[in-house]
Amino acid sequence: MMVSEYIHQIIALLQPEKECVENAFKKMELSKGDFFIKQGKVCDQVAFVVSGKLRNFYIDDAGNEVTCFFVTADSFVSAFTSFLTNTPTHENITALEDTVLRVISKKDIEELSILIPKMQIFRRIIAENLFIIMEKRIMMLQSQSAHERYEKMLKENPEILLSVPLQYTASFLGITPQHLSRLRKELQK
Amino acid sequence: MMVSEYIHQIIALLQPEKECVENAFKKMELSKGDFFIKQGKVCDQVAFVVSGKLRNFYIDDAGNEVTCFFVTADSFVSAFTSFLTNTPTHENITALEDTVLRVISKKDIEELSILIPKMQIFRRIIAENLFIIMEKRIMMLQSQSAHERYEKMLKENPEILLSVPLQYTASFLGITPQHLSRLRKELQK
DNA sequence: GTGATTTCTTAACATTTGTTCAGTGTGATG
DNA sequence: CATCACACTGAACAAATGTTAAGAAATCAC
Repeated sequence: MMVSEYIHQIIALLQPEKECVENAFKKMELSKGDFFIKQGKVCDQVAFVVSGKLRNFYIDDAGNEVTCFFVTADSFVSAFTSFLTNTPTHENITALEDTVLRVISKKDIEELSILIPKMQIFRRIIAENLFIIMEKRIMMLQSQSAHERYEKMLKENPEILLSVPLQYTASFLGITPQHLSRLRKELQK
Repeated sequence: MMVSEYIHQIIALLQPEKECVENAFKKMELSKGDFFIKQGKVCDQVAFVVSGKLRNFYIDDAGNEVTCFFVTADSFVSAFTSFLTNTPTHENITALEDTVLRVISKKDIEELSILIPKMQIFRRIIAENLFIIMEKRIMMLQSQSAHERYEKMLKENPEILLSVPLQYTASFLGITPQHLSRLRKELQK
């Protein structure tokens, strides 16, 4: 989907506004394995995923990769906390497959928001939607067992489960790959 | 703090705008144990906590209360997901002590946002800040042990730990009261 | 103040999850 | 083809956490 189309679905845009938006987002192509952002940098851009798939992960105190999110087409991706606070990020965002992005810098978002004031509403809605996703995830991690979390993911995001290495899914669920392997076997019965 | 003051700290308000904001938020007083919202209802208001303390919890599949958040003075409280999606909430929000709120309805927020367009920016920033808090919490739940989570809370929110019943803290950390009691004893050594 | 109720602690035991390590399969590369 | 690296599985054991039940401590209602 085009980024202006996506925004238009949320806040109606006039044709010249659509063009203005399309010009503000620059095309970026990532090959499988390429990084959108690496830990230690300040993330000053946000991207709309046109096609492909990415993974957001960080390295915990024990040195393990912990997957925070998978990001698929028609959604926004960024190290948002770094982006919003201008502090170096702990997150890495990498392409799980060849991926096409439309990228906009913080500066350009601000300029676009002056040109098109209702972009403020759009930005608010995006932030609110991210919040809703986060809250769901917290409830899952806080009150469900690993087994329940896996079954829920199997039901709600089978396409991710099937397309990414098991170890990524494991850390996303907050468990070790060995334990996920065990849960899978139990579930086969 | 007055709610207009709080907002003013984030987006500068003119004196008449401050008054406009103060009028839009209605005073509400809760006694200890009173509910701001109960599960099953659609939450159509947001409150600024002037003084007091609240707890946000839901009942999980096993029938246990699970504490999602503690909310203290000078922050906003609501069943945000319900508020944003107009769906019945699973959350309960209750006063842990006598509490003074300034409450605004969804309708009034929209009207206020038309009168004072920069309220859109404020609303976005609030949503973004909630997102940042959520993300931190996810990382904690996903990659740290109960012991580490407790120590972190002890360091960062001792005032909450000391003022709420242990069982609330336990479910907030994602563990049983018995296990928290055990962790505490270990830490005393 | 007294009894009743709730909250907290403790301990034994059960379950879940992590750790270590060995093995198996698979795909890439020379 | 041989080999290497990597992802996944499996099993034995260890550590973390849950469950149950009982008693101690704190709080509440009268």
